[in-house]
Amino acid sequence: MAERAHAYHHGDLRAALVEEAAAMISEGGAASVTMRAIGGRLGVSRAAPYRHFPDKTALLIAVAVQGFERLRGRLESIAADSPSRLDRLLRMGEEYVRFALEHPAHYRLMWGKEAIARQDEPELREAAGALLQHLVGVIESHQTRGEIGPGDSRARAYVAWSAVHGLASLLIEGQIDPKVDVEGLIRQTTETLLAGLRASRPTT
Amino acid sequence: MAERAHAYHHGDLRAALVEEAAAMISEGGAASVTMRAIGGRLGVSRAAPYRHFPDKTALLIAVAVQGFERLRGRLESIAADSPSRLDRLLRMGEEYVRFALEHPAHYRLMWGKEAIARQDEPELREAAGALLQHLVGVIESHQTRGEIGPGDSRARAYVAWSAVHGLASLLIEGQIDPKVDVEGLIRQTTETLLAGLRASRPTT
DNA sequence: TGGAGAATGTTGACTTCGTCAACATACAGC
DNA sequence: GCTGTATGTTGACGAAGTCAACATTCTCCA
Repeated sequence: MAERAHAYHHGDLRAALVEEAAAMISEGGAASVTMRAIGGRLGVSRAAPYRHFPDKTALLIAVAVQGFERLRGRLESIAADSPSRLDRLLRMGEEYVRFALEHPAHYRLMWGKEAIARQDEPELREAAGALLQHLVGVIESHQTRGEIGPGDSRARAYVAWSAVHGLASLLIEGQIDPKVDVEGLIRQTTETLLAGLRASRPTT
Repeated sequence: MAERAHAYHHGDLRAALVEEAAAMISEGGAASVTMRAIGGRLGVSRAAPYRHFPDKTALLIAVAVQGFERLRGRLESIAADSPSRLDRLLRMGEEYVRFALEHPAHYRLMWGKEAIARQDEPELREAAGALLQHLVGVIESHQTRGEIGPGDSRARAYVAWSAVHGLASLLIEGQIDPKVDVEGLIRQTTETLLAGLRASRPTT
């Protein structure tokens, strides 16, 4: 039984807690996640999670970090699969929004300083930073090819991120009329963004 | 004393509750708003708010609605002040982000289904809808002048809203490197958006 | 190999908070 | 002035986060 690094009473309860919390968030929203309920689901007591996380916030942060990592994973595989042409930026944008639509409560938590309420968790900062870095890299590669105008690549990445995050947020918060063609709106958003980026103002 | 419609014990406690809640949110975040604390600040008991709001969520919704109304007010005066040229869209975008930066906790609450947790409050929907409608009107006026390509004006409004909301969200959640020139980033975002809108793809 | 000490989990209790019910009081209008 | 309603207060309850004391199980070395 030397397989798992820590196979004490439960067997990697820490990882199970993150998984279970993520599942509960998906099922019943962040409000349904209580330390007591999460323990109950895993067959441990209410205080057991405190052996692995200092408090509930720390657990939620771990869930949020996991979300950023999964999202980045999806974007990276899109970037790798797609031909290295400009349209992979469109695909990445669409995939980003799709992720948010598939996991609305989880995505919300990733951004929910409200629920998380902790000044600048380094782990979270890092996970989101890695996502941004990937985007910066893709943008730079297109700048090299001259498909996107030159200039501060990070600033352009922020602009792109704003567009897709904003749309994702509007969608999952129910601000978009349900009668609207969502797929079309996603495409229009990414295309508008790309058109703007190509215009390549040398501003800033 | 026939001035106020309801000047009973306190004198329009309802309005005072909304004001005080908004102030507390600005000062200490939404987490600092408790029914007990809010009552204490106003010199009433913890249960007094329940004579005016069925529960805490209803009070928070009122605060969020007030936020949307104030934001819309600011955008409308920009639209009115600015020359009816295309650049008023830029100014509106900048004003939008500025509002969020000035009242981060309040803005967060306006979007926080997490904190609000109530399926489709009609009041909130309506307040946000009025904001959108104003934006749609401005966009249509520019389409009439041919400054923005024709097509579904509401879809274009969603795209514009996504861009500014996304940037505001990134900024207030601390996802933007503090070393970045914020004003420049705001301008670049609105300009990129406008450039994209002018490209006027007849898509969708 | 057997026990010491750390890692992990449990139980009881405390505190804060939202909320309701029962009670108290002030206002409007007849 | 009296009645009823609008408004506000107090006491209490349950849910939830969290800590301390205790219990159990694992690791590892003498």
